[in-house]
Amino acid sequence: MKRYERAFAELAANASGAPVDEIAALVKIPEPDRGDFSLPCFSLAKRLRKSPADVARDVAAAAQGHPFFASIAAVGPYVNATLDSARVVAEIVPEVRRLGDRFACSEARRGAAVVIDYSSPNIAKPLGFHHLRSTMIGNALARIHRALGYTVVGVNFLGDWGKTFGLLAEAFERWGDAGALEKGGISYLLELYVRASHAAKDEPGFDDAARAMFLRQEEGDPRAIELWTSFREHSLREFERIYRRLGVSFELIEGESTYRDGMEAVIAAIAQKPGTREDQGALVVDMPYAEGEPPMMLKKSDGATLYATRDIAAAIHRFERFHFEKSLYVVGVEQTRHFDQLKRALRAMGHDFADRMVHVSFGRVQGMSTRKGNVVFLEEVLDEARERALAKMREAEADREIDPEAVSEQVGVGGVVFGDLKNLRASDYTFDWEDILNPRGFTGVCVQYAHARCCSILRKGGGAPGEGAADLSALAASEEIALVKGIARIPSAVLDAAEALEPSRLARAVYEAAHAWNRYQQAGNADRSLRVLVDGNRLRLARLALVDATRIALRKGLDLLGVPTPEAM
RNA sequence: GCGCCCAUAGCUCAGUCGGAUAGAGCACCGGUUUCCUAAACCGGGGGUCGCAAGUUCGAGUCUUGCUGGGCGCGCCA
Repeated sequence: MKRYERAFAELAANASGAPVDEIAALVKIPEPDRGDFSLPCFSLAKRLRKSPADVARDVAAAAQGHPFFASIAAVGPYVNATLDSARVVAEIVPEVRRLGDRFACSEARRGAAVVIDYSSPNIAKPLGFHHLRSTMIGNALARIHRALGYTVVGVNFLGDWGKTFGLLAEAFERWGDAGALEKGGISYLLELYVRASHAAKDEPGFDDAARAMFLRQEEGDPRAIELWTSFREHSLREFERIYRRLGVSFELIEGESTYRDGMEAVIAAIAQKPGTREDQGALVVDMPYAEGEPPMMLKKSDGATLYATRDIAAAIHRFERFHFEKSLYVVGVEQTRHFDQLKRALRAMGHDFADRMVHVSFGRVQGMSTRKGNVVFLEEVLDEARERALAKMREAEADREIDPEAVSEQVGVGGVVFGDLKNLRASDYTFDWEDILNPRGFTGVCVQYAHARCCSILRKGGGAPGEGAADLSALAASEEIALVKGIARIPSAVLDAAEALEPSRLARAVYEAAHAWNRYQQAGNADRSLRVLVDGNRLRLARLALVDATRIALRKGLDLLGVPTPEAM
């Protein structure tokens, strides 16, 4: 669809004498009944000192005759263009089928590296539902960037260093039980942590002991490190189980602990910069850029390092290793200031790559804080999603040959993931089971179902026709043309999503395509002549080719979002 | 108190660089299937875009103020 849009912009540019890029920026996608592309002529009119309607009329007149377009017409101050649908169908359907799994992919960014920091949970606590956003937005951005040819380095930057683990280790030394840890895993650690954080408040001396324990860890004391290592390994094992369910993977799993030895160098480097000073025994960097802003702390008064210190070291190390074009941090909006300070501190140290770092922030999920503010575990949500999907499947008459357990897992997980990614990442959203698993609305299930139906029809129809076997000029129904255009918009949405770091752009385009498919598929119920599997070879083969293209496009779109694609439901 | 973000249909949300009659989904009402899986489709009602000014040929979109909400404000991550 991008090349048609570009062609329209070039046409209009030639017709008006304005630069192509300027025109391209003005082109809009109008309401469907106005056409496929639209050019508002207001700013051109100002430049040409004519009325917008006159400009539109002149541009339309000079832009006639291009083979892509069935009509280009001035409507008031707008130039509206409608694609030649036969041509679009004849080009898009074979192209999608030829590309197959490479649909919507390109090599345009080959050689450029992008580092994406996502998920990044703290160890010793189960993954909470609140980890879903970072994990799935990051996963989708990683997949989208890979599709565009980037070398993607997905980093799971574990919160595995800091006073918290001193607290936990101290608690384990006092009350811990190795057998219980082996059996209970991460939930035992959580119990221990809860007890420890109470003790830190109520038991005199405990907090200081925890602090001292973390210092022992920083100094490499064998017992302290042994405890920490065991906490970390138990945590990773359980995280991995959930990542597998979500189809999430990383190129790199490291953590703040990676930088525990590099701290002195970072601190030495930054301590020479203006604005660094000691304050009440702690090392801080003044942030003189904003009024009343607290300084960034590099070192506590007891000598231990902080999150910010380790993040500086990690950022430098990432640039040294990967020479990234972009370095993305998929982290909640509440850390906006932290990343702002991080970048400014790096810049002050002379690291210009700070300008390539982007905090991909996201809003909060409301409506999931049951049980008095306790965190909801991600695994429980995924389990409930599966159960709900299973219950829904059992309601329907199921004489199909599917494995309900496997499919309900895919539908449940897909529903939760799609339900997250369809929202603008910056905005808070309200979690609601009805919005997640409703087969009608703007949901993952709806798109998955559309994909499964494509697969089903292809199975019944004896598979997709070979290349060249289908005469696509047979596809002329309005539902068919709308479907082809819906598919064709997906690659543009992938580019858009990468540029804006906004997976919801893709989620919307994929849903639109699925909806166009449902409409087409449904039209066959009312009018049998619109069915795919009709008598008459020419029409049937052409439609099977269209179904195949639809299947490929939906599958790729869902795949880039990290949503599973069952072939039968 | 200071800083940042947000406010659009009964509910949940889109609306990308300021452009045409502000769009989806849910819910509600009414229809559609002797079905290639109805986990679907179509139609309808429903909006002073929080309030008030301003900039502009044109404002949901930009500016200012106000109201209401969220988040953040040194030894947590």
